[in-house]
Amino acid sequence: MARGPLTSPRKTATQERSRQTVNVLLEATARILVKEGYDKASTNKIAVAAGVSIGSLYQYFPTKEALVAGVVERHMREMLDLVRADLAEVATGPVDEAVRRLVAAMIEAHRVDPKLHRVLVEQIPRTGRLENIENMDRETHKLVRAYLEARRDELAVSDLDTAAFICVKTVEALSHSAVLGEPRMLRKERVEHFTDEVTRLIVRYLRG
Amino acid sequence: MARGPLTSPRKTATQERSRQTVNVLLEATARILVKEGYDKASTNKIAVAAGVSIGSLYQYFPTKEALVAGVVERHMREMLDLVRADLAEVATGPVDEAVRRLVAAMIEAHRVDPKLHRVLVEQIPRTGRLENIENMDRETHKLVRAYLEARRDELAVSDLDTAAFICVKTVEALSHSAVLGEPRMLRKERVEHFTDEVTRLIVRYLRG
DNA sequence: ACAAGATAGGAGCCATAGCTCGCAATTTTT
DNA sequence: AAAAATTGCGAGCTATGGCTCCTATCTTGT
Repeated sequence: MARGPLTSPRKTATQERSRQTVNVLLEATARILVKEGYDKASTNKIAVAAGVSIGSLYQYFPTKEALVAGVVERHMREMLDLVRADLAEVATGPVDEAVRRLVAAMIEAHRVDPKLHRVLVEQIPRTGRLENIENMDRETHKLVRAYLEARRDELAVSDLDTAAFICVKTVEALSHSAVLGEPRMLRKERVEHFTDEVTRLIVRYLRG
Repeated sequence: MARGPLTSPRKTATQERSRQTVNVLLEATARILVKEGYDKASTNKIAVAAGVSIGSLYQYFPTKEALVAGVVERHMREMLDLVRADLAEVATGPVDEAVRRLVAAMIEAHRVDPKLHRVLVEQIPRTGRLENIENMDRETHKLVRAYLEARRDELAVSDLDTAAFICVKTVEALSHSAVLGEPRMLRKERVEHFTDEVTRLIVRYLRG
């Protein structure tokens, strides 16, 4: 086990009790991040909000960065799972249906916890472990590229990588800024219209 | 003039000497931001880098936030000017030409100072005065919407606001992530190809 | 030349944030 | 039940960062 110098906390929680603590800490971190923003979210505040002492906090998370990274990873995985699930269901279907589904899934994914999402993408410094916040995009890229490859002959696309890049980034950006910047665009009656438009944008690009 | 309590710096520089100081400070801030990132860019470091004392710094910028806001505003204006200029030149031309120009301009705008741009969008907390980092997008939106309105009868678009929203966000996002994430996509021989693709995406969406 | 305002300078205050460390409580093992 | 390991606690250390305030220098107007 011999952890390097004494200054290397973050045991891997083995007992149930400690797993709970880790969980509570992550949830409190998310809450505080939303409520206070990244700068003002001090580890002390987080510990208090979680009902856990700072000592305990630092037993599982060696730095504030690690703590936030935990929240980021959990949130991104949650979003990615949504997209992946929906995409799998239509992987063998026709293009327009698949695209529509991707768009809808992406919007839903951004609605999981918009306030948290906002803080994570807008306020978190992307340094050290936080650099790979964009992992979600990379994963999605792979999935979409694979789909496009399978349906290549139906598509009027010169270069699969460019096409996948354009599809993913476009849908992601539009979902993102619609959810965070134009929520009225997504009010019940209008979601469908918006989804239609984005779908049209992508489908016409992919087809001839 | 009577500034409130004595604790209200940020005089408006009147003499030439001080305007120079302000300028030097903004430039140093940009450099330090790029080199150190937002967190580690302390006002003291900035003052040293600028060859100006902290006292002087705080005479023109009441807070670190104000200092960074200065850099943000300058950078965004620079980018916006590029787009605006190009867009004005093709405002009366045909749609596909105009779109192509918008795309090219947006890519160029993102190439003004990519490293600084990255720090500004990725690391700056959007609180207080920094909230309106997205002003550039709003401005661009207006310009594009006006153009679309003028050419309405050539377009197969149901709702101008949605269309403008989609165009701007899409082109912005694609330029942004191409410059920052896929620079090889923009190597001399390939820029044109990429521009073509994005243009196609938008034009097909706007036309019938 | 002199006064008055504007500008530059920088030592140091104050607050806070991240984090440590020794000890107590709890759970597991023998 | 006693020993061993794991987990929890929180006062407080250390560093640093934003910012103040008072002094010195320079510019401008008379």
